[in-house]
Amino acid sequence: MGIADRKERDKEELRERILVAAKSLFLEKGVEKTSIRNIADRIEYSPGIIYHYFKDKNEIFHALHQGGFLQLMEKMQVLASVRNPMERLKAMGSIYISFAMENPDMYDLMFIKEAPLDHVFNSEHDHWKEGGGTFNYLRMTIDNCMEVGHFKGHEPEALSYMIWATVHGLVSLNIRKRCEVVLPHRQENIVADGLEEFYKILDRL
Amino acid sequence: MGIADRKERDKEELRERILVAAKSLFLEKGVEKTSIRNIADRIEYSPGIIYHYFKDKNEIFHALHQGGFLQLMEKMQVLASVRNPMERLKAMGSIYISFAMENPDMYDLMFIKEAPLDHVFNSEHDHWKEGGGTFNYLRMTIDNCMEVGHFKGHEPEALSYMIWATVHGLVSLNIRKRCEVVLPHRQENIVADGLEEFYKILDRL
DNA sequence: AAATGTAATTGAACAGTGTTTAAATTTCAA
DNA sequence: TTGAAATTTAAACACTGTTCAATTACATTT
Repeated sequence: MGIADRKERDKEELRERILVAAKSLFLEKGVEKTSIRNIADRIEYSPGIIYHYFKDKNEIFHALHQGGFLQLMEKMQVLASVRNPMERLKAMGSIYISFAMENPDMYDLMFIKEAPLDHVFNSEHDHWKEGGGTFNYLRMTIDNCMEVGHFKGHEPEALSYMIWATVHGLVSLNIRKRCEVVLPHRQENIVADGLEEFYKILDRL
Repeated sequence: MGIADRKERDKEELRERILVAAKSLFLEKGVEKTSIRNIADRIEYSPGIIYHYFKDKNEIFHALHQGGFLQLMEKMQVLASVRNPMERLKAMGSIYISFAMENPDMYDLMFIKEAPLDHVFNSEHDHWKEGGGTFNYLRMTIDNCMEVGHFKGHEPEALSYMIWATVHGLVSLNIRKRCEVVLPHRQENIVADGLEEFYKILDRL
């Protein structure tokens, strides 16, 4: 059955080539401004071929979207070695933010863009599996913090959401260029500075 | 000069009609999916006419964008009557969030969408005038809070950004449907609940 | 009232888009 | 070598933002 196998691999390889081309184009010029023809040009095939590998443009987006979460989860691995739960929580915030700042377009795809997410969520009623994993890890870390006496009087689910919202807010305002309202000489480091203010607060809870 | 005046008014009226049509279409189906032809259809003119009133589609977006900030600033007026700066800060957060939840598409246009913002910022080098106003008011409120002894050890500019990021994060994750990761029965009120957790924290600072 | 000049408006055209589909080509087992 | 199956293509469809020459409408002047 070696031949069937090779054909399988060839098919898989072309699918991969489409994804690589789509990713670089999406990150280069944005999802909306990347056309199917652009992608086809880059892999030197005709536009039609793409529809044999993906239902539509959204499905390409979705595939890349999933890849982004794998990347983020991988970065999060180091957290296992941080014993103190409060330190772990802060390290998690730093990893989240550095991922976002190092891969702003991918972050955009994962957490800000709206375009094809009906597809992501509604399909398979699996409640946005990729995002759920990281959120649950945050939630567990908050639980651990509470077990050792932090966050007294707080409600863990809503608190987790609030903390996520804070780090997301810090990076997403920056990515979408709403930082121009802060003093010009503070703009360059405003995300890190804002995170530091947040840590000052966490240290008191 | 009555005739020239009337023509002036007519011109202004058609401009307004374009904006009204564009706004309802943008909020109905999104900016990207609204075409110039859609707008022209709704006002019963030919597509070309729109380019006599606006340079391009971005300029229409920009005009609506400005309108949104007027709306928000108007809602903020009541804050003048809140004497206690810490209460004023919290009231500001509540107004911000209720504005966002009541006008999610307008909020999207103002703070989340990226599309035509190069235009908004780069033109006139005026540092995003509309957004700057509300941020400065937040910044002033933080200063007032510090004057009466709150936020000791904090840096006001970065703290203001962090607080804005938190409320923005709360609403923008919700608007872009990233809330499906929280427990299903908590989803409906997660923005309000998250805000409450934030207030619990502010009360201790 | 008729002619003129100007501003408003149109509709066709251009170059692009996502997607579908019939046809052509290639591949490969029998 | 043949014939069927899989792969790939090119053309078409209906859309997009934008431009622009031509037309229409109309206030002003003669």
